[in-house]
Amino acid sequence: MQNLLDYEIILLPLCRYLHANASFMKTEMITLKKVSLKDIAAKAGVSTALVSFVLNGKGQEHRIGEETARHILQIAKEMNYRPNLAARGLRSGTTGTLGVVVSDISNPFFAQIARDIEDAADKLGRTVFFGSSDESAEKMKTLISGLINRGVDGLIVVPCEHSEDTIQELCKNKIPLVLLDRNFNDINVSYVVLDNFNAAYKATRHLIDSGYKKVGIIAYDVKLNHMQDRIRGYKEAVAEAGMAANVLVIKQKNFDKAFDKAMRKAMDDGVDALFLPTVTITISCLHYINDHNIEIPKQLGLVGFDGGDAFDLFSVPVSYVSQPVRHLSVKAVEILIDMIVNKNASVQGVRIVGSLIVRQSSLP
Amino acid sequence: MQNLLDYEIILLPLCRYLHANASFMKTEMITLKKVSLKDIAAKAGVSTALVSFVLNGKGQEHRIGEETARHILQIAKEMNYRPNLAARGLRSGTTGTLGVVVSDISNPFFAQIARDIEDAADKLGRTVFFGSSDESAEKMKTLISGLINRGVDGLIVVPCEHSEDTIQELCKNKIPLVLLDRNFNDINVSYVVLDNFNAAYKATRHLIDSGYKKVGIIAYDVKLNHMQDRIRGYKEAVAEAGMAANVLVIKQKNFDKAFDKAMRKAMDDGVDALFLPTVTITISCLHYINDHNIEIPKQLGLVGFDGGDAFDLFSVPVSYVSQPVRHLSVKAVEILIDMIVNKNASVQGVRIVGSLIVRQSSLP
DNA sequence: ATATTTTACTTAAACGATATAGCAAAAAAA
DNA sequence: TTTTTTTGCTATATCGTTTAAGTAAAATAT
Repeated sequence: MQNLLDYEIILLPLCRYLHANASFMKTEMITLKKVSLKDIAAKAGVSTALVSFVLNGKGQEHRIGEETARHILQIAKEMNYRPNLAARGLRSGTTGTLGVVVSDISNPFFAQIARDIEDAADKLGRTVFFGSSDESAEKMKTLISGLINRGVDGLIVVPCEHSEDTIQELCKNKIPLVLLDRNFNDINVSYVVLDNFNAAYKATRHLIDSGYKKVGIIAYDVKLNHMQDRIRGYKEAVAEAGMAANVLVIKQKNFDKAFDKAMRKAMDDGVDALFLPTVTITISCLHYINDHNIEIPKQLGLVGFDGGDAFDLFSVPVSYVSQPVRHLSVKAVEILIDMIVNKNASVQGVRIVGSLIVRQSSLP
Repeated sequence: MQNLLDYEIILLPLCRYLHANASFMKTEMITLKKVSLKDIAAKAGVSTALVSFVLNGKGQEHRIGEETARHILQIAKEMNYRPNLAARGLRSGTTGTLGVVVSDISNPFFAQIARDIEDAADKLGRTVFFGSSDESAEKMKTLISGLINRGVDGLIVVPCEHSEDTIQELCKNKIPLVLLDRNFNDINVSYVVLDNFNAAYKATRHLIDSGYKKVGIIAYDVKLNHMQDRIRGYKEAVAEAGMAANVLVIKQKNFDKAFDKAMRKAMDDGVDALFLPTVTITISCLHYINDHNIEIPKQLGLVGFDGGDAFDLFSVPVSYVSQPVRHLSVKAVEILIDMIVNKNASVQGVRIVGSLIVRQSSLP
């Protein structure tokens, strides 16, 4: 391992606390792995089966003596027993974990989703494995494969472009799966997405209603349907108003340059309002606006996506489409767990309506 | 489960693709759990031990015939074998997973840390379990306990206030552990933190050098040493300049109200520059500034923390202390894995120097 | 008094991998 | 030829659970 870093290592003195209060402990202990069912069984003078039953609350069901049950429970508590979940998973075939693959967990939008999924899963007694695919189908497949090897009970996936095969395969193998944020029309799989068409329509329509005469959109050049739906929604609105569409697409790689070019073109073409269908694009646009002293909302009207501190704190507060992130996440978890628990739950597609937050950036 | 959500459920038609191309498959398959060592052994006509050896690259070591090894390898590939990592973990006592507990993964700072840890761990062949503690010692303990039950090989923890006991206990139980972002001076445990004292000193000193006469700080009312060190650094700088310290502390709960009060007091007291030692505090401050039409940098000088789009896009670009997040994360992973691999690696404390990004907000 | 049922537990086989100890056959050494 | 060594593999215990199947003793029924 290289050390490219600018730091200083400080070796601490041998610990004066290490065995300080070894003999007493306040609350429940956290132990590495020691105590097993066998240990409890030994101490209680019963079989491991009994212990397992009692500890899983199947005492009644298996007609275990009340006295014995109490005894076992007490010993388990005393010894601070913690089940080895790997072993349980191995035996029972279900681990209580969910796998979540997003594009990039450092992206605030997905970070929020991750958090909401974490909470929702926790409420339903599951824990979550996260992974970032970086919009690479290959990486996504590797991640999913790893998650499955780790025995997750199901997956929530934000699919990237060209990942249809992987998704198909998961379906074919009956792995509980919910797509999030984006879905594939041709694959029969559960999904939870924003009503992107509607959101984009509303956003564009709002710009038009505000009096802008030439509304454009700067979108990613991807076939993923969330982006296509946003473009469709935009087109629908401009068409309805009898305007020409101004769709500027940019590739994700070499983003900065591509964005700059698109933006310049928009300005040259006399576009007087822009719908920006992702946070990243919106943020880039705000930078461009600052750098080129474009006047918002007079010279250029703006509706962005997803929101964030930067939107609120920009010199002119930015209007945006707000996704109900929490609802999307909760719904995805609910559907997934339903599929896991209820083996033959039906495939569900959920489309949640977003809201338009209107600020000054779109009110000339 | 309640459905408080605004959505419509769309039931998809039964899948026309479900068995579409069941007979051929392009790339490697993702299978739920089917193929085991035993299956391969059976097909190859050898024992499971052989298969295990070969697949783990211990062929030479165990003098396995080249021919046989090749054969096994090929069958494994054909059957698309994927090891059950739970089983391996159970048997070998090591799972190749790391547990990471941060305050809140939806916080951009920690989201970035999560991402960097994920990448670093991946490079070193491990995967990561994340959890958010919400700055609650109780929740942190529960999370850690769960992670240990899941068999993580080690932990990276952003400890919260009052979590000393839990950390002590982990040490006592020899669980590989690295604290991140914050550490406890009295506990002999590895840590990777920013040189907070230095960073705060630099930031404050910069404000003083810029000519501000009454520099204040708005900090959280927590005993955690990252915050205390930031306050100390601030105090050192003002003291050195012969100025009085203006430390305004706020509780984390009821944050908005508390912040407002602190901010008002600062302005009333004639503070002409502020050092804001976290992102959250900085963002709140920017909101306050907008709401109260405070002139930056003339009326009030500003140095924030951690950066972000909002800092760049604010009407006056905001100066800030930049943490080398990537380096912090990578270092934490390196140290942790070193502790895991090299059982008696020594405890290391690493303090990385941050840099001051100067913008207009601190140049009157 | 014997048969049946109920109660309260135990045995032991999995789950899928790893790893130690051991065994036969072939090759080399004596 | 016999002994030793090497080569190439197998058998099996084990990790910590769960769970089906079984059993022995006590209680109830006949």
